[in-house]
Amino acid sequence: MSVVSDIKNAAAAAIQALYQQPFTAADIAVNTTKPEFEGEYTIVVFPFTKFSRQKPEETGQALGAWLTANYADLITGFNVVKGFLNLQVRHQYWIRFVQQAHASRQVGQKPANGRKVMIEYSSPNTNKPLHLGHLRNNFLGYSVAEIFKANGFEVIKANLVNDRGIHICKSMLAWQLFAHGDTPATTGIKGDHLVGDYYVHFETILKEQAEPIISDVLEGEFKDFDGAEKERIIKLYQALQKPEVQADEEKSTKIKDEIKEISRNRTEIMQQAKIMLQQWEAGNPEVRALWQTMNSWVYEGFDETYRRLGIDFDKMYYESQTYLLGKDLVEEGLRKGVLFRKEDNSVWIDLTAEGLDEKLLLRGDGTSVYMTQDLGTARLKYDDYHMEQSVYVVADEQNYHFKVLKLILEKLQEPCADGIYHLSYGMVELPHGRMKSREGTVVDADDLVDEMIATAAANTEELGKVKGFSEEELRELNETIGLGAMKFFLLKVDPKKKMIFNPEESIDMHGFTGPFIQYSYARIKSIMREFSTADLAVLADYTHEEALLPMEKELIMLCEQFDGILEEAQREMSPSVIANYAFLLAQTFNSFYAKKEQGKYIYSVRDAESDSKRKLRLQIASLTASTIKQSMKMLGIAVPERM
RNA sequence: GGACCGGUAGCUCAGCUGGAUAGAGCAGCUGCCUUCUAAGCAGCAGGUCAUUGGUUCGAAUCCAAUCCGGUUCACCA
Repeated sequence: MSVVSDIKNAAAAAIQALYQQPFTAADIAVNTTKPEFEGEYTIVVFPFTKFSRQKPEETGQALGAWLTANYADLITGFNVVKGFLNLQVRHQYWIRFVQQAHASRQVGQKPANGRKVMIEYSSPNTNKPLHLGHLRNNFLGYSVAEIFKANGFEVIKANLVNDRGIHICKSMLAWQLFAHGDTPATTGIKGDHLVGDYYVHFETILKEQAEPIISDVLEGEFKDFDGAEKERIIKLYQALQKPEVQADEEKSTKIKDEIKEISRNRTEIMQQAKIMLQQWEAGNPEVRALWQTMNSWVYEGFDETYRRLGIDFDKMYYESQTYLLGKDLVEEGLRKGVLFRKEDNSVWIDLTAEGLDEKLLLRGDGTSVYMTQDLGTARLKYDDYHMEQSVYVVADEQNYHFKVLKLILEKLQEPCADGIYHLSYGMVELPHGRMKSREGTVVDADDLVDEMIATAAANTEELGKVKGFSEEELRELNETIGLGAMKFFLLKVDPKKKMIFNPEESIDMHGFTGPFIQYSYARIKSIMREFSTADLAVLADYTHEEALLPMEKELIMLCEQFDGILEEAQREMSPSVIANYAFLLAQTFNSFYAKKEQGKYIYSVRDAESDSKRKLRLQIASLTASTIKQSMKMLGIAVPERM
C-alpha cells in the first residue's frame, strides 16, 4: 500500500460519505503538493463540484474536514487553495514507512505473482561485431527483464541469433578468398571482429566490381544483364532520362539506388556468395564446416562482449534451426481459409481490411520469408514456455513487421498472439544522421566500452580519492563507472524516441548521468561507514517523536514512491522512468547532504542536534542508499562503495 | 501517396491517463572545499511547449487541420 493509494481510498470514502457518489479511487487525481504550499499531497477537487454543488473551495474544505476527522492516523491537517486540497500526512506515517522498509531489508522486490514473460533482445547477426545500436537494444532488454523480475514476474531472457543467410556467406566467402587461413588465434583479433573485417572486405570488393557495371548502365550499356533483369534495368534507365525525373532529385536518387542494387547483384562476387548460400542450404559439408567454424569465432567474441556488458540470456534460439518453421502454420492457415494461394503457387494473407497490404508468406517455389519463420518461432517460443507475454526488443524500423506478425497470429487463432508485444525503440543516431557501415561511421561496441572505461580511469586518477585501492579494485571501479555512464546514457531516454550520440564528445560523467548517481551512493556509504552495524541494527524499533525537517521528509517521500515507480516502469516498459527517478533521488540526497544554514550543515548525521535525529538520519541515508542501489540494478548498473 | 512515430531553453532530454507560476542536465555567468567524499551544492540567465483552430472551470498534455523531420509500405532480414 502506498500513501497515494491510501489517500485515494480515503478520498473515495469521503466522497461516498459526503455526497453519496460512487467515485472510485482510480478516478481521483492526487499529486505531490507544490513546494510553495503547505502539505505533502494534493487532491484536485474540481471534478467533485459537479455533484457537491458547491464552489471548489467549499468542496475542498468539506473534504479536508471529513478526512482529518475520519482518517486522523493518515491526515493531520489541510489547506485549500482554489480547487486544490493540500493534505498534511501524519508524520508517524513516514516514520513507520522508514522503519518497515528498514526491517524488510529488501526494497523494490515484490513477491512472485506467478506470471511469466519472455523478453527477446540482442538478436545479433553473426557477420559483424556489436555496435552502438545493439548496445541500446541489449541494455533495454536486460533492464526491462530486471524490471519485470522486481515486479514479481518470472522472466525468460531470450536471444534469437541470426546465424545464417547471405550476410554470413559474404564473410565466409571473403575469408576463403583472402584470409590465407587466418584465425582469431593466429592473428590475435577478437573473433567477431575478424569475421566482421572479412564482411567489410567483401563489401569493398563488391563495390569495386559493381562500379563498372553501374557506370555502363548509366551510359545506356546493358551487356551484363539478360532476361527479365535486362528489361527491368532498361526500364529504370529510360525512367532516369525523363526530364521530370531529372528535375526531382529524390526520385532520381531512388531510381539510381535501384540500379545500383541490381548491378551489385550482378557482380561475380555476389553470385559466388549466392551459390555459397545455396550450398549451405543444401547441407554442403565443406560450407557447413566453415560456417560452424566462423560462427564459433563470433560467439567467442560475443560472449566476451556480453560478459563485459553484464548481459546474459536464459535461452538461445538460432535461426539456422528456426528458419524453416512456420510452413505448417501456413498450411493450417490455408485450411482455415485465412490465407490464399495465387496462380504462381505463392501464399498470401489479405490485410487490406485492416488498412494494410497483402503480405507474402510463401514464395512460389515454396520457400519461406522472414515473416513465415517469425510466425513459426513465435509458436515455438510459446510451446517452450507458455508465457503470457512475449516481448520483442526490436528497433522501430520494424514496427510494420510486428504489427503484421501479431495480426496474422491473431487471424490464425494462435494462443501466443495476444502476448506478442513489440518493444519498439528509436535508433541511435550520430549528429549527422544514421550510422552507415558503408561510410565507416559505425561506432563499435567494444571500442566504446574501452573508451568509457578509459575516461572513467582518467577521472578517477585526477580526483585521487581512492588511495589504498588495489590494482584489481581500481580496475573494477573504473569498469563500474565507465559502463554505468554508458548504460545510463542509453537508458535515460524514453525508448521509443530516437537519440543522438556524439562520438566527438565523450559521454558526460557529471549531472544527469550514471556516475553522478554512483557518486551519491558512494557518498552515503562513506557516511554510514562512520557508524557500526550495531548502530543501524537498533534503528528498527526506534520511535522518533521530533518533527521531521523538510528535506528529511522529502527523502522519505521519494523513497516511498519507489514501488509505484517500479510498477510504472513495468507498465510502460520504460527504464527511463527509473533513470529519472534515481537521478531525482540522488540529487535530493546531495542537497540534503550539503544544506547549510548559518555555517552549519543542518542535516549532518554525525553532528546531529540529538541522538534521535542522528539515528533517524542514518536510517534515511541507509534507505536512500538501498533505493538507489536497487534502482540502478534495474538498469543493469552497479554502484561502488567508494569512488 | 497510405500507415506509424517525433517536433518543449543554444544543445541533449523530462513532463503527455488534462491540474497550481512548464522542469533537469550540458554549455555560459556568480558564489561555496579548516565540511559525514566538490564526479558535489547554491544562485543568475535562457521558452510564441512547430502553427492554427476546437473540446472545458482548466491544454505542453485530448481532438482536427497544416507545416517540418524520420521510419515503413520487397518473392531482403
